[in-house]
Amino acid sequence: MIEWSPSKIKAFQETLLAWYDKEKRDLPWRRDHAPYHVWISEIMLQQTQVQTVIPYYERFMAQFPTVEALANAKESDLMKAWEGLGYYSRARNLQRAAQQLVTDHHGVWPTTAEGLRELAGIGPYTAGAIASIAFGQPVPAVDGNAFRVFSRLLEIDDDIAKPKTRSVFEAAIQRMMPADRPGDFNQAIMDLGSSYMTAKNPDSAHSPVKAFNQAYLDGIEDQFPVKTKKPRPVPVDLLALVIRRGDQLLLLKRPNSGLLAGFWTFPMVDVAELQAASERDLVLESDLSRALQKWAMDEFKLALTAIGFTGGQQVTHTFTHRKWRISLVVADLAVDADLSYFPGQWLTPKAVAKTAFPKVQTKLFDQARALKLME
DNA sequence: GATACGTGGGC
DNA sequence: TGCCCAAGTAT
Repeated sequence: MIEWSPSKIKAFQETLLAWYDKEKRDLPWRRDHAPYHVWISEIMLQQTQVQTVIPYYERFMAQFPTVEALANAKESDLMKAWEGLGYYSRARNLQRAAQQLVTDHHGVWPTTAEGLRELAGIGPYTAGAIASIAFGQPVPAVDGNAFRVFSRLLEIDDDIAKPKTRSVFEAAIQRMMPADRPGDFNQAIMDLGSSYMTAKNPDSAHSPVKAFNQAYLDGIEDQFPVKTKKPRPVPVDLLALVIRRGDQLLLLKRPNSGLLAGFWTFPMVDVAELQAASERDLVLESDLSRALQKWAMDEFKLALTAIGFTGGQQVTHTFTHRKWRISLVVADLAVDADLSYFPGQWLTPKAVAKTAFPKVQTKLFDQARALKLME
């Protein structure tokens, strides 16, 4: 990496902030610098594009306008508000932090990055963002944009996928923070990273800071940032059970930790586990049907009158680290089945709209409707 | 320090 | 499709 002189740093600050003053994006969370507004927007924006966040942010603020409202919200309402945004622990941590603010801090915000880090869901980036934007603290906010922008400006070739690299960038950026406008500086870097200095197809030739972009000037911009690749999602084959009782469907609550924690979905069976548990490979549908029936009997202590493949296309859903390939299987319950040990809940068609579901479950609902398994 | 954790968009 | 990316954090 290269070093900049104090005069060059000063020139960069002035160029960047002049551009920001003229071209900054008009975003809903930029109407003021209220810590609550900055905070909610920053959490929503984690790993999520601005265009996606805007409508969620507007609805969220209308529904939960204050820290107190958020702290006292029903979890089901909160999850419904967050439905579709992903990384749902963000929403749960949001409420925990709101409760921390109310109970531990008597409603008074910590104003330093270190203090903000104590709140649930606030890591080094978000702490820096809130401290600088809401409280004027001269601290860096190192997100993907900052990694990308400064790796090119300074030709920093440390691997940004490695946690310890963060400190390299924080140290470099700390030296450049303007004492008077740290929040605008950090936000200007983000705007720069999402306009001229994008990950793909950057337009550095027209960038307001092209004269400071060492990698561009050297014709090696495409080499920055350095980032090791992540492994591809692992395929997992699953069966989703559409267990019916009249017009109602059985849903199970997923564990409170792990993937899609706490959400209600169709009962899911891992095919590999099912096969491992059976005496031999399940090749014929009749074999699978018997195995499933045994599984259902064992797990639910319920009598099933029928169980079998539905025939439709597989539903696929890809997460960051898993690729689910799901086949629907239908089962109709005996009308006099004993439900006393039932580990789930029956969902009426009407209730579907009021409950928060993860995307994969809405895909399963769609497929079930297409197969005439439900309304 | 590596891995888990959602979803949508671009090519 | 598959792969990468998008204002990261928790464990």
